[in-house]
Amino acid sequence: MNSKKLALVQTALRLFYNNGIHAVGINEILKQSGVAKKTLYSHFTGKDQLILEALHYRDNIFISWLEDRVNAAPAGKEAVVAMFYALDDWFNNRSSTIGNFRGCFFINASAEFGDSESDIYQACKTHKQHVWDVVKRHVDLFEPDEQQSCALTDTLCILKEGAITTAKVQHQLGAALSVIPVVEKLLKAPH
Amino acid sequence: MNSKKLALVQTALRLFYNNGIHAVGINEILKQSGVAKKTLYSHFTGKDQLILEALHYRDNIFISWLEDRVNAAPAGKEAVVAMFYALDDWFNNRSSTIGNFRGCFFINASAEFGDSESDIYQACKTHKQHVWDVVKRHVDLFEPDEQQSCALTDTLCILKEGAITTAKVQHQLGAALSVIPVVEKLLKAPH
DNA sequence: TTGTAAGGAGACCGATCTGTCTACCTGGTT
DNA sequence: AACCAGGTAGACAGATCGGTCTCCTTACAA
Repeated sequence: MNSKKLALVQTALRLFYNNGIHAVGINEILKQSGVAKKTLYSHFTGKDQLILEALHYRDNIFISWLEDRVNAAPAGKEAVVAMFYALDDWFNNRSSTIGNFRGCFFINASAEFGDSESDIYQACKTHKQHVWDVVKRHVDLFEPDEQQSCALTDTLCILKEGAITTAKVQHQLGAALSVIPVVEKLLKAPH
Repeated sequence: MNSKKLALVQTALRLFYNNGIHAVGINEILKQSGVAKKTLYSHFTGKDQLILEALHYRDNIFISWLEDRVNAAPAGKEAVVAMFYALDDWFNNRSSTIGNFRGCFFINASAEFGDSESDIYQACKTHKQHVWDVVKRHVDLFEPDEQQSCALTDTLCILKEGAITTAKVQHQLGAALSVIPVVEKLLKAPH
């Protein structure tokens, strides 16, 4: 990706994530990225496309961070638990690659662009599917039954979403750790 | 409350909830509520206060709806499960008092106003505390140990937040039902 | 050396934002 | 009848929005 375009996407992501999408104007992004307005509109059709690219960029960062963290543990059940320790690091700003915790960028974005028809909403949904896939791959390793594997993955992802939302809205930064006993109980149950 | 003021708060809530707070202008609220701009600024100091009143109004509606639904079941464990059936009705638009599901208004609002200093963020946090209190009251009925009661309430609330977020972002309207088996497992465990 | 493409800086446009202000109306009280 | 509080309608101000356009500089290739 072009260096100017990259600077725009990175700056946009940072500002959108910290302040909300509607709350950040194009001009602020231009000022902080040191890029001219003309250049922005030569790379993007408009603000909406910049938002989409920022979502895409964040999706890549988040998924590769998550996979790194999950793959550092033995595949299967331990990898699933590792995800929640990774969330704990995220919430408490112990992970530099993923930045200061301000909630999930995709949950936040779909709060602002709730219309199901919106491309932005769809991008958020797609990201959550990517995360689901990461979890599913590990659950499959110890749960051969497809239906049970899906159900367990769903439950684990709901716990994850709950921890993220609780950490954000209620500032309960221990939310990830507090669900780990439940996660372990779910993993111990007969499959 | 003054009838004009009430009309403003109700209209603001509907528009904010459906479209996002930053995305809705004062003029649109005025048009749809049939109230003059001068009247708005005689009742409120500005948009921010209108947002706060809308949050407060929604808090009342939501909490009394939740308590009605929860109190319809036998107090204690069954009441806790009833909350998740209530969520299911909410997600699938089977509850008229609480309106069409667009996610949690408070989660959405704190996505737009994430600054911890903000009054709006604080109002969201307070609402979640109110819901927590409702759950806690019922958990206390079968879990005498205070620490365990808090921990279980936390977990139940995280499952609730996860179900709401998943239903919203991924359009998985069955999220509340899918966590009920987990909830029942948690309630069966020794206390 | 000259031509060209990319980018910087920012004026400008029309729309929209929050919030103030004026002018008028209306219903009830004295 | 006179008055006034509270409301309507909407012009207006000042700022900011997304987006277009012009003018100028720079770097590099022919």
